[in-house]
Amino acid sequence: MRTFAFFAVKKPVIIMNIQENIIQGIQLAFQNIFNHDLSLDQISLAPTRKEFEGTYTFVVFPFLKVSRTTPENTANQIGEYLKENVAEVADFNVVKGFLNLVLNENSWLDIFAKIYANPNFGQLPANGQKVMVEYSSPNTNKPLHLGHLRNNFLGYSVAEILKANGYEVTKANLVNDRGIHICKSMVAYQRFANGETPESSGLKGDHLAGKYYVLFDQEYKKQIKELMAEGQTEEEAKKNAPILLEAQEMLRKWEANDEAIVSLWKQMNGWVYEGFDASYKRMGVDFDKTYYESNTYLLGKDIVEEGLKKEVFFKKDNGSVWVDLTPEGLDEKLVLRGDGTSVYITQDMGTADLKYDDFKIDKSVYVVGNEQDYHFDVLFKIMQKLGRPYGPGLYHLSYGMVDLPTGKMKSREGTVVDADDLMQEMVDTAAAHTKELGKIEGFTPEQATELYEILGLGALKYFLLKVDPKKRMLFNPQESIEFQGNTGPFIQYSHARIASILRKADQLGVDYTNFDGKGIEKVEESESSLIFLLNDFEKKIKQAGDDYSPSILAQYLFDLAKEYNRFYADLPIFNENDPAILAFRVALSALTAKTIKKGMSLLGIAVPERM
RNA sequence: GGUCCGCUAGCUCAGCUGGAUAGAGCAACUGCCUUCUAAGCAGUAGGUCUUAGGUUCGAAUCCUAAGCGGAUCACCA
Repeated sequence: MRTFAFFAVKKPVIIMNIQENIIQGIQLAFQNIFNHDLSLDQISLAPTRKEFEGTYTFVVFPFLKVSRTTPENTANQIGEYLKENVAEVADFNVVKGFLNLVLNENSWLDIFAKIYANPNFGQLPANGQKVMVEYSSPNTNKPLHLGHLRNNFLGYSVAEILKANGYEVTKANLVNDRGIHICKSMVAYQRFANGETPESSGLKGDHLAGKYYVLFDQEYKKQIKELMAEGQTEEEAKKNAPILLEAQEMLRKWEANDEAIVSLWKQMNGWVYEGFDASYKRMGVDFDKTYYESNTYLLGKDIVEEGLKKEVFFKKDNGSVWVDLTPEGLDEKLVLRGDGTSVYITQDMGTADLKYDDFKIDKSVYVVGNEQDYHFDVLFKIMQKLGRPYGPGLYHLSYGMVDLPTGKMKSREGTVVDADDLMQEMVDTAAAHTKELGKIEGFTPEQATELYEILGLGALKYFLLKVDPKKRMLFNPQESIEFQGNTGPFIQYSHARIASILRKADQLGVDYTNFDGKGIEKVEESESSLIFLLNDFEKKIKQAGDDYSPSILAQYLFDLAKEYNRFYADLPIFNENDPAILAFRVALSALTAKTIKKGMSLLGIAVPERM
């Protein structure tokens, strides 16, 4: 249902779609030549492979039953028809069952001129739908690490991509600020810190909390060893370690609103938030709404009641409440403990309702690692069974782990790549690299610093976003992230190159802003290839939105930058004598720069004017 | 063991709603800075698309099975 509405709104804006014109032409060709009605969605065009002449290729094999003749005949007849009746088709050639269509020069110029004149290129019109993207969702007992970077960059980018697709987007952060893990940091702080503060230690607040989380684990392990030496089994020792009991006691006190504990909790969380804010700022991500689990952890119990009434849930003898998802191919799953307390999914059910009550969202995206696939599978099935209006719009954007060559990252054991460290390292590398290339002449120190920041973070974000989110990825800290090839800086460089051209064009007084496609006789191959790609931009935005996949855009932007660099090496601009062609090439450059800038902004990556 | 995910060049990845001779980047090698930024461009070399069956005019892509790797299957979050 939603898809249809979406199309209806979207159609008028597609400025001119030659692809659709050709497809309609093919439909007519089948009616006229073979006396057969095909629906439009049965017909599809593919880009022609580089080694053949043409732009679009129509594969006729599937239609031989209709045409009742050889592939060559079928293709030739359709080709003739299109050449006669479709304005954009200048010529065609047939290779076996492949009909390659050559577009005429004017259609290239028309496409270009229309995109060029569109101030909203890259922004699809509002579709009237609201979506929430929940991402980041940190624990407040330790600093952010590499895995969080992937999460944050993904979440931010998907939110921006959905905006470009016409959604009204709310970015949400669900902060896990309570629970036993927080108490662990707090216990260790009480024991070992001697009142240390971020100010006194010079540590960022989140790193300070993380330090005590690690200390807790060290002490815990030590106590387990001691208990085992006294004859306890490992299992017993893990349960009986005094420091763990202390943390559990602290959690009970916290839940009972013990003044001293709550005040320590507030103090430490405050430090952590200051630290997170700094990290988020550097990452360039933000949120419209923050939920705290300390406020939401009791939610969901009324939903359990509702579910029991609706017989979606059932009660076992000990009073615990379950949902039976075996008909859906899952298991029975606990939704409320026998003692009436919540589990993870209880509170997630409550939060789902809360989000809907707050924002009346049509869709809700959860950016959470794939180790929680099962949890979200269960959660969504429950909400759908309960008949929630937003049920069909729930989506788990499940991404793979970022692995290190040494294995899985564990905060407790300190085997993590810290987010702040990594960002700093990337910026330092960018600085060293830029200086080595001698590219900072004429930069003030402030401008240089800004550039390093743009390049370092651009490299990092692109590195994490260019890979399909659902795939796990390997990060080797020894091999530094590249600045050449399929990288953020490569695309940023292409933009800076064009910016330089535009500065020069302005200096020379070239009028390219009003270019309308007139006065050009011939469109070169590297120009039409570029126009072809530019014409694809909105299609890629749509696809990236439908698939929740920034990697589609990343790949596209790399292709676009590469195509531009080919054009740049191929054809002169300011040495071109014909002023119309000169203006055309500057305009083409300007549109490419605009597209790169817009596309990169959807990845959360800034783009420099000079580098 | 059940369920889910992945496996494409030495490495990192595209391609997966079936279409032509499977593409990029890195690393290696060869050219190109007295024309607009060489973080670039052009080229060489590198592949039994994990394996075995199947579906069909056609399979990296769809189906089945196996292998390898990972995740998950808590009255943890």
